[in-house]
Amino acid sequence: MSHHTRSKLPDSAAESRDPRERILLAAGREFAERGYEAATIRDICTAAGANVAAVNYYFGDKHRLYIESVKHAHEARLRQVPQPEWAPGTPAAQKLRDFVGSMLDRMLGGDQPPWQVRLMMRELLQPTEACRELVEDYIRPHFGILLGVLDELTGSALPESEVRRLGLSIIGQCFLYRAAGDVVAMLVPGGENDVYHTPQAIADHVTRFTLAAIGVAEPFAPPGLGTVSALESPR
Amino acid sequence: MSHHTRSKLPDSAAESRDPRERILLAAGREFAERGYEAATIRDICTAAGANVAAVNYYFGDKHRLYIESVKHAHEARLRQVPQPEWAPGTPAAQKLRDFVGSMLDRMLGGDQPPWQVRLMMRELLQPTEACRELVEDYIRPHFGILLGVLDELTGSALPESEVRRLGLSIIGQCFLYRAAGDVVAMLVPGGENDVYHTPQAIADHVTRFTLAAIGVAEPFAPPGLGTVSALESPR
DNA sequence: AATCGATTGAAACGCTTGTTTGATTTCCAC
DNA sequence: GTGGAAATCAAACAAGCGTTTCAATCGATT
Repeated sequence: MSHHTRSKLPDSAAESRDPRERILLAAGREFAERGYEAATIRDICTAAGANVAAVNYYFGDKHRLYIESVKHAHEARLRQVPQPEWAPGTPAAQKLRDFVGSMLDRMLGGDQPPWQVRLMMRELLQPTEACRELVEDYIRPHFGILLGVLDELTGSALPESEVRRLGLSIIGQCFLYRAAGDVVAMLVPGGENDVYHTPQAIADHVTRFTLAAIGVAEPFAPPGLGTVSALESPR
Repeated sequence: MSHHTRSKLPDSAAESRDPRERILLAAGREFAERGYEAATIRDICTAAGANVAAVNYYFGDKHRLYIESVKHAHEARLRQVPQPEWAPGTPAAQKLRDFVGSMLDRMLGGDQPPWQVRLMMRELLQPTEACRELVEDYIRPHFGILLGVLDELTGSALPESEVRRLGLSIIGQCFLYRAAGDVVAMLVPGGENDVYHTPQAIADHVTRFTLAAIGVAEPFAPPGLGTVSALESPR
């Protein structure tokens, strides 16, 4: 019997038997897609195969459901995307490329854009209570790793505030493609977006751009233009 | 009499006598602050000193009011922030610094963060119908100017697709501070944000970072680390 | 002053929302 | 089995939403 009752449950591979979990999942998807205000409890419960009263029974109200769903998505995401680890002796430039690549994979989602990222992105862009926790548990550790790589890359010659700005420059470059991807696609001629703006291609560009700025890779433009002090000369 | 009726109108200096204009303004502010779903017609009309029926009278429904308010904010913003123009002979590096500086001033808003930018940002992050127009009239021309500067800066040696990626790298760096400014502030130690992340300081950093990557300014790290080909050598 | 379209106003409409109710079913220890 | 708590359900609740109505008012033209 337990065999039979189990076999009818995996409707959609990820669905849980626990209704609380099912609601949390459906809520995450709905909040990610439509935003807090536009997502309705009825839609969420329909998607979760639960009664509308279940939300109040398990979570109290809509707002607490939202907070819980953000945490839940964030924990699930943490579980499936482990922190990058490198064998000792790995060149710093390689670490940077790995870091940027995995960040972009996580953001743009390899095959399909994961709704968890969309949900977290909403929190970053318009923080609520769940944001601080998200930053401390998820963003800051990753950011710390990036700063470590950059410090290594620059031979620890830069003050921390400057290393931090370098890190933000890197994140910003990647962030644009995730947060404003539709606009980016509008700005490039049709078709080129698919070729030049894949996660790998972007990662290559961002890494090369950063390494060149730091000075451990060749600059983009052929040298010899002699405009190093151009900023000072007013004409 | 006309004197008396006029004198009571300038409640808030920017308020117009035209109710259509007043509603457009209040709607923009409300939509920018709360988002489309959370903003209510009643609040908008109260703020505009108009009746709720006025929205339907002038705009038909909420959705068309939103579209119109986005366009209105965008046009107002275009009027007060003219395209940068340079005297012939201005060094390209100077143009870049000017461009980045004015973009950041526009985004982060000099004295106070303008609600128009917030409204446009919402459109970029989650495009609706108003977005295409916004991109064509506002974003693309500015982007074109940036590409021109970059092309000049690199001596026209790079293919257009690569120049475009350089441009996106610059925009991305600035974009982060506007779109995820709250999170950035959380990531830096208290107080440092006010010092290191002013529009001017960011503009200086982004410009220096970009010029270094292109190769017309000194790189960040002192040379001599000998890691130019670090990517290839696994040690 | 009278007229008529344009504009404004207060009130209500129908609908959807989040939330609650109270009865019903399920589950499990005894 | 049986009792009793836990969980589920259909139904209804009050409140808020966008929208509509229609009478009152304004303002320019005749």
